[in-house]
Amino acid sequence: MSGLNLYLCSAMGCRRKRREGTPPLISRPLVDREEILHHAPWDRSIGPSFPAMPTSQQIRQAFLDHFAKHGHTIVPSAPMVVKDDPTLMFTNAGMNQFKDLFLGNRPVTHPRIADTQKCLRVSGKHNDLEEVGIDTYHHTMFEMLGNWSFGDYFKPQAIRWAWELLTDTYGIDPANIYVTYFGGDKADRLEADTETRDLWLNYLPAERVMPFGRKDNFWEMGDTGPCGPCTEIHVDIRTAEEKRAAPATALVNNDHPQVIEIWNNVFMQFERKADGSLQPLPAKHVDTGMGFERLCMVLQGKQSNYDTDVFQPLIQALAMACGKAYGRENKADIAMRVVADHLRAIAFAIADGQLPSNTGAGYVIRRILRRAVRYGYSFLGLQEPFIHALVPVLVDQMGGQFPELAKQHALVASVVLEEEKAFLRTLETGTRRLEQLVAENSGTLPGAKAFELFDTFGFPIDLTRLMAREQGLEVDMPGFERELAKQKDRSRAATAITAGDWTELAQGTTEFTGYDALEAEARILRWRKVKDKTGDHFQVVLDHTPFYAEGGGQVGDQGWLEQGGRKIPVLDTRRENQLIIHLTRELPAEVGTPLVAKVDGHRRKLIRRNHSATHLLHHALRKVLGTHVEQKGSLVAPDRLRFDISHFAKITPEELARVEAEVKAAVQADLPLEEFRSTPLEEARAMGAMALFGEKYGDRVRVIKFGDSVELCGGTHAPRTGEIGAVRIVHEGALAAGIRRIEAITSEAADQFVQERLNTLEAVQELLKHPKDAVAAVKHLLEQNAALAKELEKAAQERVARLQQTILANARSVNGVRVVAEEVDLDANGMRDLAFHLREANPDLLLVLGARQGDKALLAVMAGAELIAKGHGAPQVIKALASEIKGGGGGQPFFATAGGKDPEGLPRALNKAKELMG
RNA sequence: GGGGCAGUAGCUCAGCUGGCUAGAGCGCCGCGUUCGCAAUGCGGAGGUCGAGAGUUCGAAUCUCUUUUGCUCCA
Repeated sequence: MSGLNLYLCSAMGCRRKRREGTPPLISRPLVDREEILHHAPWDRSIGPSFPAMPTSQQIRQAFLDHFAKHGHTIVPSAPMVVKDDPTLMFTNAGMNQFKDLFLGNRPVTHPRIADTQKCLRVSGKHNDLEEVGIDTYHHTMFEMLGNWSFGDYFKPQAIRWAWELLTDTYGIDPANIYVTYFGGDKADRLEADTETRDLWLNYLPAERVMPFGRKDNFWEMGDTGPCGPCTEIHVDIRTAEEKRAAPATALVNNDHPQVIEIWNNVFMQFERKADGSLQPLPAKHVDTGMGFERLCMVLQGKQSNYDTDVFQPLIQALAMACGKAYGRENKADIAMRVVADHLRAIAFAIADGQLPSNTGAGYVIRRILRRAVRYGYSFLGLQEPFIHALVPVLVDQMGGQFPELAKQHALVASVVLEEEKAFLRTLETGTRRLEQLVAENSGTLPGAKAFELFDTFGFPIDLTRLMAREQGLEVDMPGFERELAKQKDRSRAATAITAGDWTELAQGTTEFTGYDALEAEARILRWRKVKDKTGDHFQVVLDHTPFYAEGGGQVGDQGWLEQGGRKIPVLDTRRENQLIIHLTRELPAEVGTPLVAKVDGHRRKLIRRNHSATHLLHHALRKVLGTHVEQKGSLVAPDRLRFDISHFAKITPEELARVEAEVKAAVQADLPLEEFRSTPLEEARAMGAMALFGEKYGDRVRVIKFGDSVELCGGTHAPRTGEIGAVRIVHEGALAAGIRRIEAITSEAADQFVQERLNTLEAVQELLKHPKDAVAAVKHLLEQNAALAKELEKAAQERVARLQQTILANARSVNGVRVVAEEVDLDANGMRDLAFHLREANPDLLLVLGARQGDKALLAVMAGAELIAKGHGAPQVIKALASEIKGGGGGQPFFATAGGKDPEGLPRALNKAKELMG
């Protein structure tokens, strides 16, 4: 629960590990002079240890080595998918995982850190998904290299180390480097950052150290919080000729594709207060971010990020797959860039545990993947799944730095394949519908129709336009946009929640006491009112709380806040960032005075049993199915548990039975809970605990051990496995490609489950008079029933056949029409059968049948073809008769039925039928 | 979380505004043609129309509830 929220490994350890995966830097042969000139637009000195034409892996490694040398701890990238921050779905900047350190919510244990962080951006001013691939520098997923100081070094070291890395190690010609600094802001009464300017003047001439305003060079985390000036490093990679023609000074910060910012260093030295004022921070921080793909472009002398070895292997593999060369045709090039970029985003997201889905972060992933399929489909002629086949190329390239990708390559590929197939199906049905629409319309296709195709059937609008145009139709785009806007308004209105401001009563952070106690005396630290469509809620933060906040699959606790004899129910407990939030309908009367927070103990007991059972289940699954089984999701509720795992086949009933038996054995062994509340992560691993991909762990973790089951876990558990009692697996099924979902119940729910079934069996046996073999008895009964039903039907048919004869004998001719009107002992189906039997051979027949059914009357009329021709259709006849039985009816020309409430009217109706033709 | 669409035979689907005794294609089974296969002819089995309630003389069809899937938006 506490501690630094990172994976940690020593700098030495990391370096040793990486060297195994990549060739040693020093032994890599230098390329010859000509190649350098060809690839590098500037003249530079070649360092002895850094190659002239470095690979992206060498570039990344050199960055990490450089900062390790200066005392930085190298940490792995945090997961790209964000789990405990409702305002953020994906990590979108290198500093995300350190936010709490800047805010002071967690103590700093490592003052110097450097890493490469995988990031994902799909929306925002400069990051529209639809832009990616069109130009040569936008990305969804990218790596951000960063170095951090938390209250340690500041501007002089940051600037010096940045300069040394870029010019000494990477060998960038200083003549091509331009930097910016904060030029001051009158409204904020902020002085220019002359300290930064002067530091840069040690390295660069004054005209290449340029001041900019707040927009470019003053960084803020949000409306409030730490902030400060920043300095950006720009590089000019234009040709020598272009450089002579115009100096880069006019092009810095001007969106020039070849005068680009590569590194931003933020110096946090102020805190922005709610009233807008700025206060100096006691501890000053450095936060930097360098776009890795851009850096590679610069160092590899390319004009586009996509021309570097970060993307080229993917693009070349793709070119091979579609038979088109990259660089020949603009549309195909765009498509290849789209696919190469998107594949990276999707693969990393899946490896971090985010499967494509139809909500939230999963939906973003699905959209990205579909965009890639769309481009391949439209512009590369790839109409079969193709993206999944590129996964090995990516793994080859990135699996060394990001082991989560290498380990799960099979899962990633199969998930991608399934998604591709699903979307290609969508495209196929959409194409059929579109063809219909095209046939029905001419000139323009209504926007509403195009929207329907998009909204309901998921058919992309650009494909609609493309295909409509091929048929000579234009899509009414303003109409489409109107419909889309309406849809957006609806959604926004439905999800509008208004959160009031926090009322802060006291400073401090929450201490969670729920592992040891279910009750705590507490004070309210802060509260706020939240309004959604279900009404008003209050969110309350306490200084101490035994309430477990939803997390790690375990649902939040319920219980009460008690004060002065009044109990206020706590409906749910959630976590937002580091805060534990109690959800209530009302506030305690005295918000300032202490109260007692009491967890619903019975509910918690049921939850902890399910949680412990989940661990046993996980262990059993790995034992029975193999160690490729990894947890992909988990829900621990009081009444059930759900566990998703990676596994590529259906779990057979036999395997499931073995798993259940394993779990039961562990329960019966009554294993004691061994809890290690604050163990160094390395030690936990040594104990055999498995860290999950896509989870963040502190450097000290909590380990939960039951016998051989060892897990990193923050949840609550039973003191002994015996408490779990009964365990039953109730469901197994597929959740996605390569992911199986298992549902199980324990203790009370399992007992109840069994009891209900026993009751049912008891009732069945009772009805069968307690046979020896209930199953055989039921089977026999069913067979008998089927035989009887068949016989009954046969008898009915025979009766109908006999009736045919007698009825025709009773026919009376009236005006060339034979009329039969009889009351019969048949049900509606029987009358219909009779009528249909007589129909073909008797075109001159008007058949009227009446029948009693309980206290209701039924009439059926069959009119032969000749009658219909004369205008005496069955519906007209039946309407005339139905009034006699106080009912109504209708049907088709040759057959109609009616029902009524008055059986006594039947004779009148039948008589009337005979008169009708007269 | 909100909206739209869909759940009909083993599979893919048709069945429009309530009424043609629930259908088509593929698949399956049997028989025929053939030395055998492919092909093909004839015949057949297989459906609580996702579930529940309602409206109606009558519901696969209309209404409501529910469930599952697809899809768009947040």
